[in-house]
Amino acid sequence: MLTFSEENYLKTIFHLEQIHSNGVSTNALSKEMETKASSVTDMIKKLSEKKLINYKKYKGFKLSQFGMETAIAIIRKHRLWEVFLVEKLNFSWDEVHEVAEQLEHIKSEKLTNKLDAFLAYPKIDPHGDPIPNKDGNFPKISKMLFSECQVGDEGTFIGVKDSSSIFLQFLDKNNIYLNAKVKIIQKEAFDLSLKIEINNNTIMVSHKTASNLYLQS
Amino acid sequence: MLTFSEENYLKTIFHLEQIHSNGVSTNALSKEMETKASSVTDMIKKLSEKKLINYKKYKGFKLSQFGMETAIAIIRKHRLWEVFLVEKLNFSWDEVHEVAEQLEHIKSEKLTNKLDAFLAYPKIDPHGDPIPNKDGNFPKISKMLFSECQVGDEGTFIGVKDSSSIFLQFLDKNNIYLNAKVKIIQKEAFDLSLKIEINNNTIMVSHKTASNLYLQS
DNA sequence: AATAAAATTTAGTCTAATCTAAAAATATGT
DNA sequence: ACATATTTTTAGATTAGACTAAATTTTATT
Ligand SMILES: [Mn+2]
Ligand SMILES: [Mn+2]
Ligand SMILES: [Mn+2]
Ligand SMILES: [Mn+2]
Repeated sequence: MLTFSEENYLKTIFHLEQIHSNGVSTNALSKEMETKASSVTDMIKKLSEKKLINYKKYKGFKLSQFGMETAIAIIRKHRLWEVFLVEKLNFSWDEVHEVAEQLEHIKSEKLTNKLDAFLAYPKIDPHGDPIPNKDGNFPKISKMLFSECQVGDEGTFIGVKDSSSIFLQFLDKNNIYLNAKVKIIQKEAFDLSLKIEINNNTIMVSHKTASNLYLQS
Repeated sequence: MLTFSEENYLKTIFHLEQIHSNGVSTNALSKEMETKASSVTDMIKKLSEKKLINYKKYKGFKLSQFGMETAIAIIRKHRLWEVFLVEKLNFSWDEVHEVAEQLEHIKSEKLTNKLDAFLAYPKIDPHGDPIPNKDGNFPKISKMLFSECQVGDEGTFIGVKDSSSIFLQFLDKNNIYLNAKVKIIQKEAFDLSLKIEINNNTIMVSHKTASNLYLQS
């Protein structure tokens, strides 16, 4: 049985592997977990002991098949609970992440699968992230950050990179909603800000904002 | 912020105070928590430090007002989650306690209150126990163990004392359901077993069983 | 009231998860 | 290539929650 801490490390390693596909470093993980590198080394040894990761001293680490499955199971729970909170309990999308951080650690496969059924097997969470099914499979959604788009690109706003409350509330305030139709109108060379057309409104978004919004074309 | 362990102690102290209304002893708590007395002493000191209980060395302890409110809030969550699992996710009444033991520790008042609303403010949990409202109030249900009844007593089976899976499954198997109409037909002096009429069936129940079933007359 | 028994507390150990400071290994720049 | 910087690991400390064994306090019995 894994501890909450072990589960949180696994989840974070999983996310880091999406970016650093050739293995994760101690420092990268310590930064993401907001702990000291020495604490990471300790935990890494435990996870390695438990066959959840493959680790060679000084050489970084990667999730094992078992570690991968475990991480995905936690992410599945996190996202299903987020859907529950929004769809059934009327939470707003900026309030759910924190609570889901707790709920993701509840240990009952039966609960997870019954919750999945109760929610009618949702495919994406309130922030546009895909929800793994019972077997751990989920589609890789092809998407692109607004900041990486070219002028003239168009498509649908399908997800956020940053799920923090402050960012999501900022989007609400500016009427930037999931599934809105978007077109990149103009890009300022000076500050990389974008002029976009979203739901027939033309607005400016900063580079920082644009690099946290995903477009699907 | 309380740890899971502190919360579990508080809850257990609360339950013990229902029986030992003049204060709880270290040994009684250690027995109930399935820990050693010395571990209880350690925890008691922490809870006392945090003003959750009133404690005098060697003299036992009692929940403070604050400790009482905290304990009731945890019990509220436990029972609400049990209702959710049975009513919404189709768990059976013998499967929910274990999962609720985990869910009761989720920290979000908003979640608790929204869950309460979603469930339409239930008054009792799947085992017949009352659910405290947002302010911590709940009715003291007048009830009596079958084993304490006299021949001729009648009423409704409204709750169980033991919520263990094994006991609840045993009740299911013998068609003993919550809210059944019950009449005590006969009591054997030899082994204190009872002959009862329940839903127009006449069955025998052992003293052990009878001392885990509550009747409301 | 003295002694024996039971209950409770204290002292010291262990594990998990964190930290700081120091040492060791690896990577980088000229 | 070698000195320096960076990264990673090790060593030692701390806190929470458990344990065992021993000491202390309270309760019960003669
Ligand atoms: Mn989230
Ligand atoms: Mn988490
Ligand atoms: Mn229960
Ligand atoms: Mn619990």
